[in-house]
Parts: sequence; C-alpha cells; structure tokens
Amino acid sequence: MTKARTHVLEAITQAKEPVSARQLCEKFQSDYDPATIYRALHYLEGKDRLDSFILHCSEHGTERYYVLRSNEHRHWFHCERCHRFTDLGLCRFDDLVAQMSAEKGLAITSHTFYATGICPECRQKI
Amino acid sequence: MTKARTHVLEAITQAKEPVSARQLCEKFQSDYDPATIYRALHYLEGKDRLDSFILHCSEHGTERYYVLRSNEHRHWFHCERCHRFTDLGLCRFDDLVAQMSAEKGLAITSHTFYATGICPECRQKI
DNA sequence: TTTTAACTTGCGAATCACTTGCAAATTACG
DNA sequence: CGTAATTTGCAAGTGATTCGCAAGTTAAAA
Ligand SMILES: [Mn+2]
Ligand SMILES: [Mn+2]
Ligand SMILES: [Zn+2]
Ligand SMILES: [Zn+2]
Repeated sequence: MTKARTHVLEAITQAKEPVSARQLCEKFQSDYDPATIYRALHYLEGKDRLDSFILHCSEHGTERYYVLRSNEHRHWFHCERCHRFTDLGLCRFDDLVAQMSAEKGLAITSHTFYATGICPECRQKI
Repeated sequence: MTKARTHVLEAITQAKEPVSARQLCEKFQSDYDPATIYRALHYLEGKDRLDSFILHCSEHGTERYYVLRSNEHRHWFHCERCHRFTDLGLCRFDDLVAQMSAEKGLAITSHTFYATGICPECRQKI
C-alpha cells in the first residue's frame, strides 16, 4: 500500500457516507494528481477493499461513489436537496434477488440499489 | 410530437429491453443529429413517457438506458458477457422501500435497482 | 550495496457521453 | 399568409475519467 492509496482508503473509511472521486480529488488536490486518485480507487476496488456505484444528481452530475467493502453490504438514500446520503442499513433484498435469479435462471453476481428523495432535515426546511 | 421524438419513442417501444442513447444515435445516425436524439430523450422523459437509469458495463462504459414508462415499473438484469438485458418483472421492492423510508423518515420519490451477472444463454456457452 | 526489474506517480493529452449556443428550418396560430 | 414559438443541425464546450510516457520509488537479485 503506497501513501496515496493509504490516504484514499483512510478518507473513505472516515467518511460515514459514500464519497465521490471528485470529492477525493478536491480533498487531496495539493497532495495527489487526480489520475493518482482514480488509479488508487481502481486499485482498491480491485483488491476488494472498496465498493462503488454510479449515481446522477442534478447538482453534481454523474459520478461514481465509493464505500468500504465489508461482507454485509448496505444501500443508500440520496437527498436531492442537500445531496447527502442516508444509510438505509444492511441489504434486505437477498431473498427477492435469489427469487428473481431462480425464476429466470440467471447467475446474479451483484446488484445495485439506491433510493432518492428528500431527507427529513430538508423536508423540515420547506 | 415532432418526427424525431416520435421515431425515438417508437424505437424504444419496439425494443423489448432498455435502449441506450448511443444505440439510438447509431440507429438514427443518417436521420438525426445526436443532439436531437438527446433532446428528444429529455423531452420524452420530462413528459413521463420514458424512464431511465445509468449503468456501467465493461464493454459500453457508462451510459443511460431508456425504457417506456408505465404505472408499474420493472427492473432489469444485465449480462456482463453478452450485454443484453433480462426483464426481472414488476418491482417487488415497494414494501421494503416503504419500510426503509419509514425507519429513517425519508420521503423516497424513486429508487433504482438492477442486477448483473451471467444470463442462462451465456452460462451454457462456457 | 550496487544492479536491475517492477511498480507508481505527475503531467498533459485524449476519450466519451453528453450539453449548449446559435442560426436556419419547421411548425403553430391568429 | 405573417409572425411568433419551437425544433433541429452543426460546431464547440463540459466534466468525469482514462492513457501515454517519462521521471520517481520501491523491491528483488546479485
Ligand atoms: Mn443489496
Ligand atoms: Mn422498483
Ligand atoms: Zn437533504
Ligand atoms: Zn448473456
């Protein structure tokens, strides 16, 4: 683990919500080149230390977000007003996914889920 | 409905799986400019005639895929070998989504789900 | 410890999927 | 028709991400 990779992994570990490559590039803009950040993310995802998903929001456009990988994966809610994520807890879709997989004879190796809307804090402010 | 918009909507109606903007640009490359295709897609999605989701695959990169919108939305499986979609049927996540929404006090207005892996046809070929 | 091979990084250019400005072409409508 | 509103093509612009390559580091061999 090089210094750049360690720093990227630490930043994602400390963040309590998914972090985009762009956010990491901003955070480390005086330390590492964006190409290095992107390469570190690929490296870490290849080593199964990170999971990622792509999400589009009006404010930030289409970006890939990264979270620590653990055995028990979780899903996220994205607020369309404040653009923060809320943890939806551990995945509860395993049974349904297994059911769909069986029905169609598919070998499902992964799934992506996220919800969007307005978070409680933003709803209050309306 | 202009001619371009009609043609785009027809193409998506006839396709029995999600269609990417790029596929439509290729299909209509002698008829319409890509900008027109993209604008037609935005128009149709704004008029609630289309739904879309973003998916990344190794072969085609990150693209937005479009399907006809109906009251009952459905979810899709994407084969990482042949890059075709399989219909997973109508959404079965409503209860779980309502549950997550209630637990966190979120106003969930939409969710995205898709699964990836290998389809039966491709599995046979191995 | 020097030698050498392997890997990592920064920088600049390139890609790729869109998006936008603007003038020309269509369409809507009084 | 005659004019206003909308749509389209073309070319240029964006923004996220990727790539080539030479320089910097690290690791392994001798
Ligand atoms: Mn899950
Ligand atoms: Mn659903
Ligand atoms: Zn919010
Ligand atoms: Zn397949």
